[in-house]
Amino acid sequence: MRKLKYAILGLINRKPMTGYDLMIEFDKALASFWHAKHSQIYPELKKLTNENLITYETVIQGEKLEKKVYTITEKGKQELRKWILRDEPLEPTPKDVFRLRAYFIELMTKDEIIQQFTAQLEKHQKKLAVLQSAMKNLLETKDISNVISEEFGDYIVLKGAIMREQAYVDWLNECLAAVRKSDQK
Amino acid sequence: MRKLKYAILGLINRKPMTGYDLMIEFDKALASFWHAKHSQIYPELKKLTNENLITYETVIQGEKLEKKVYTITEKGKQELRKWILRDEPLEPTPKDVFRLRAYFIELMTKDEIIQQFTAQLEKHQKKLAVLQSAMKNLLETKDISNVISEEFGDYIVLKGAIMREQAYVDWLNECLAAVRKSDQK
DNA sequence: TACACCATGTAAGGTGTTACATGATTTG
DNA sequence: CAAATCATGTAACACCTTACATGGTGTA
Repeated sequence: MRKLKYAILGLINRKPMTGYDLMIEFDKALASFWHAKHSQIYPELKKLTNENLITYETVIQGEKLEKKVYTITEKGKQELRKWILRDEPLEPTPKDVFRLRAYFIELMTKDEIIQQFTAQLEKHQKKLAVLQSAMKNLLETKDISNVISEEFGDYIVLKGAIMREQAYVDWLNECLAAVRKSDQK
Repeated sequence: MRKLKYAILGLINRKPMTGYDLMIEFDKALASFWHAKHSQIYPELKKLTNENLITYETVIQGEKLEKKVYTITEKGKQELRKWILRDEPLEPTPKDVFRLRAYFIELMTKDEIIQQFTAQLEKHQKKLAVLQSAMKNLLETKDISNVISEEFGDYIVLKGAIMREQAYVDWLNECLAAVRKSDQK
């Protein structure tokens, strides 16, 4: 519950940042397992401030543009640490619209099936390529020898994302092979 | 948008059923890629009825227990077929709380990391075993030689679920190996 | 006869998306 | 000087979960 709360606390714990910075982190570093729009982030920051888990300092950018740089409090650190050690039951499997379509395969002709799966395969291959190049970049620029480090956290989630995408691509390829092999028109 | 609508239409298209039957299907056959509670199903059935995509017939079970058996209409079939052929952009990657925790690995000690990942591994191994036994059962009882069939749909989504779980298990094992190998206390 | 399961619904509240709204700064 | 980006917020709505609420059927 209130998972966005911990995603934000964890990021601000790494280093102080603004709501806008958080938005960018969600789109970049966390994109392979989390996302949040600014319309959700700003109200949550207000909430966390009221709960004394974070505080902010107003900084002037340029002439008059105000931005709020948030920092985690001691109380926030304690809650974050408590959360990270919780052992919760497995979440329900995530929803997947393509798998839902695939399940109702009987509604398509063979040609339509091949077309649908091929289109999906291309999208996932592109995504996989992006992740692989991000990994190449990470390995070239960061030191992941220390397990208890932000860099190692970055590394394992990226590794996990690549393995997940690879499994998706493998699955689509297997489906396509099975469909193509069949004799039906 | 309104994905539950199509999940329900697809299931009722396979064969007429009640809201309760749908609930069971979501928990069993669709569990590896979709889920919905009865509190969401019943209002959606009402909505679909108002839109003339499904109709129902009241059937008496036993002495007086009434149940509503829903059937898809021609209009419903047309909408379902239109949906299945749509080519939509890839959905954002699903959220994953464990990956979020893993990302913030710097908040744990080495022992805590091993404990967290081992607990998660056990859960996913159990899930994988359940899926594998479901596959064994499916292959023994159903004919999947026809690609354009409900049975083949059942087969491919189960195959996909197994591959996804296997990838998760592999990832957790790799993380554990990397952590154990490290010299830090 | 108690318990598990069958069967259907509503209400309140939390989570998340899209759209509305505004304005400053930086870069080409 | 235009466009992209930085920066922050609210409103309406859709989606989903938890809890409330009720009653019948089958079986051990």
